[in-house]
Amino acid sequence: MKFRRRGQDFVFFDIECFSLPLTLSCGQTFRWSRSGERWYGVAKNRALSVSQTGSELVFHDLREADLPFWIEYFDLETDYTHIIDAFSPDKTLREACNAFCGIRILRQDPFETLCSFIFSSNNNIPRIAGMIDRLCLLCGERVVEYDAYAFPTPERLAALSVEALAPVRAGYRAKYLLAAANSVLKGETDLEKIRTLPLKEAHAALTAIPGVGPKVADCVLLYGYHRLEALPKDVWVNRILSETYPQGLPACVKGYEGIAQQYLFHWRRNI
DNA sequence: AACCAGGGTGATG
DNA sequence: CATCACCATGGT
Repeated sequence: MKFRRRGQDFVFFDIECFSLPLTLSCGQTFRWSRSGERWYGVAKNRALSVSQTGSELVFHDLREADLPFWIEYFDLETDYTHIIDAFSPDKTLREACNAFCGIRILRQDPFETLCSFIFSSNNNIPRIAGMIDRLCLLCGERVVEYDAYAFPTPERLAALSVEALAPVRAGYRAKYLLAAANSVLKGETDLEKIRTLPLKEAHAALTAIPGVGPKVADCVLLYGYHRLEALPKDVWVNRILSETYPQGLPACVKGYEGIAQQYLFHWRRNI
């Protein structure tokens, strides 16, 4: 990973297997918006403007102290070429990789990911993003020096009632959101401990949260904990599994089922 | 106007 | 355990 400073920007060169638009609009995160070539987003208590042209990825107007945070967030130190090479024995995966290998699995905050995917049930991406925007505006902390709001903490969320959440227009999901926030706040759910648990135990700990079923639990493991072996099974992935992989995914994806899932999901949807 | 959207829950066979 | 209505809301 090579980069250098250019004015107030940090520029990365020769990043393989990375597409900013694919990574930010593939449905793993809901907090980025595009304006021209630039994407604006928030993670934790930080905001960023980022763009990609040709082989250059540019973090704009960035304090150097925040650089490691965003390098980690965008998963720039993981070798995706290596992973994709391993997928190559499978014909379908080769096609899917060819089109969608620019998707990286972001390293997002577990609590934000949990809440975001509680919102995702029987829902579509634009509306999930709208709900999260309104939630952050309603009760998120203002991001210093930016016109942006952080994702609310469990404390701030748990202080609200279903009625108070009405402006978010989350529908029946509002009560699940509050139950999840309370579960974390009361210590019934230990989000840091889940990070260290074996996959099945972590999955069980997540599905114990109201509003969290198997699919949402796998999304939180993959997008919030970077557990690349987690395999969220939505309607599209189930379609591929029954059509192309009735015996399950091939052995070459072992350990990276979540990444294969991303490529196959978008490939199958774009048929 | 009816149907869909990267599901979960609770109640039934 | 498989299936099903229902859950709010917005977009088409």
